[in-house]
Amino acid sequence: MKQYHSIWIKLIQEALENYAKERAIGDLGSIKIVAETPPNPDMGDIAFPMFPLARLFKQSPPLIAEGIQKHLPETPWGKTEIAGPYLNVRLNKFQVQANIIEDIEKQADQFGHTKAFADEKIMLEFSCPNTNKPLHLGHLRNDSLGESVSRILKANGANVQKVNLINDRGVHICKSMLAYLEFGHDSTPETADRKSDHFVGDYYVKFAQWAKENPEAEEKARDMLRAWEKGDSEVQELWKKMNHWAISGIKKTYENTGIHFDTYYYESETYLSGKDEIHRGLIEGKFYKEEDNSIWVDLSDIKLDKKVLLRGDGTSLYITQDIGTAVKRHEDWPFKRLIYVVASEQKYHFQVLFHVLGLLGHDWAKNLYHLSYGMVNLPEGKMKSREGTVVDADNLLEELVNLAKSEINSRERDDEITDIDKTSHSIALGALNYYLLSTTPAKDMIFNPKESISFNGNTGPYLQYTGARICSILRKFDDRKTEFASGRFQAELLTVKEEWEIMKLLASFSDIIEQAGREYNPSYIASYLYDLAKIFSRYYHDNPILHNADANIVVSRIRLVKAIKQAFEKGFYLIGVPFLERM
RNA sequence: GCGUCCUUAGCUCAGGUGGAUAGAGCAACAGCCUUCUAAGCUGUGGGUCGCACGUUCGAGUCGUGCAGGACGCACCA
Repeated sequence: MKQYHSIWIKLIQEALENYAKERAIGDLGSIKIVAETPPNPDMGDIAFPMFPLARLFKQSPPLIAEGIQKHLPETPWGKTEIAGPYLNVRLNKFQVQANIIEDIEKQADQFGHTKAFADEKIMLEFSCPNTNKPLHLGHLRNDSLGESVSRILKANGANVQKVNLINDRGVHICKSMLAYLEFGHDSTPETADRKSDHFVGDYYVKFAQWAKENPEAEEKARDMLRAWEKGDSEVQELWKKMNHWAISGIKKTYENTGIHFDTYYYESETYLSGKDEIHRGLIEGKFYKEEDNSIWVDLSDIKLDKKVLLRGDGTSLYITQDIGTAVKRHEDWPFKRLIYVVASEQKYHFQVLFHVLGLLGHDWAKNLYHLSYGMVNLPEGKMKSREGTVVDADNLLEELVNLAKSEINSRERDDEITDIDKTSHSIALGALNYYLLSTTPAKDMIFNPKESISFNGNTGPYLQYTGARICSILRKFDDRKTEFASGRFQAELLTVKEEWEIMKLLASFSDIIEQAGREYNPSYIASYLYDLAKIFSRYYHDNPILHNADANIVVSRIRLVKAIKQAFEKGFYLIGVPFLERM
């Protein structure tokens, strides 16, 4: 809609200037005309509030509206009318409708794309799992967000590189290794018939139980970490074996949830990097050394405390490694900006990290961004690993798939749906991704499994259902093509109120994609699609598309329906909801 | 104690740059399947937008203070 807004802002601006001249007002100052949308479509398509002009013109807003209206030229773009203190525009529906449909068809699979981030190199880090246990619900929000934001940025013209950092070292990894040595008896995921990351996770759980009765277990884990760092070959062998199990299992989950990465970084390969950077900073006087040789940064100039960057014994910390990794990434692929998708609990860490990178003289540090998202809680409260209330990602997905399957079966649509497994998997993904992405990232959210698997109301499956019905209509149209062969598209035949509402929504699609991109917020796409689905459902409930004697009307409506399908296909993709031809 | 974020209907959430009567879904109740998929559509009820000041012609939206909640403030990651 932006283009139509601009046209009218320009027209109003000129009329305003002429009116000002007439009233002998020389300088309009900083007054800018703003375009808004009236609360009710019956009032018009664009609204211009006159309040801000009242003081300068020493007139009431309705009088100013009248004055401006008199100075407006005739235009093919529509008409104005005064509604109290507002000057409202009613667009020339038929011309605009024809324009919109043509535009959409021309854009084809690029529909809604913008140049907001044209050719900008953006690196996006997300997921970053530990290799001691399988993914849980919290990871799913992270993955969903990361994948969706990357797609949205690409639709805004960016060149995106998706990176993962596997946390494959540390004392927590040693814990599952230790428990495996103690209780594993050389079993494998194959012999135990267990998905390999769950297999590893089982030993992590066993360690916790074991450590409860054997306090020395914790110390043993630290010993093992030291052995690992020294390169002890037995420990390394075991580490490689178990990491392979964990990572291949996790990758299987990515595959099942439609998550992809361009590059994998491994903490075991990056954790030593960053030390040189810290030493350089010390020499350059940016940091200081304590008596025990540890290196610190003073953050009082950004109103934070001081922070240790390197241990006294020279070993690396979380932040040491993150500094090194960021520098290496910029060398590997010189990004314009780097976005970290990480939970809000790490806000402080990123504040420090970005500041320190700036101190080290990296000018790109100002373009680092922490896309922080809130916790995922359950209706019963927080997920707690100790109490076993953590929702496992694979189990949740399986539960959703089974629910979708029984839903399909109960509808007896087996003849329509050839591959029930594939379809129910797509519905499960649609339910999950839509649920996770329709809440603003910054907010904590409550994940209600029952609600997410209910397919009524504002859900992914509802969107998919609407899309599938559109496909069904289009298939039936194709079957009866000869019947409608004489029909021609005429925008003048699209006179139903909902048709115009849908047109305006379609014309706003790129505005929404741009906003979602600029704010790194997929929820705009989710609610846009819901609005579109809702209004379309109402429209075709009341207005037969194929059951119409006038072939021109059928053809015209079909063109509209096809445009809606384009918006759905693109929008669904952007938020990870599979588009289904049948369901 | 200090810092950051959050608070909108019984529940879960929307509410671009301040603007015309604050919106959905779930739950409850009442209608609609000889017609393009009823996973749908329509209607009813439900709100001092945490509280109080302030800025403004105008505040759910901006500012300050207070209350409640979450998360941080490790030589963990």
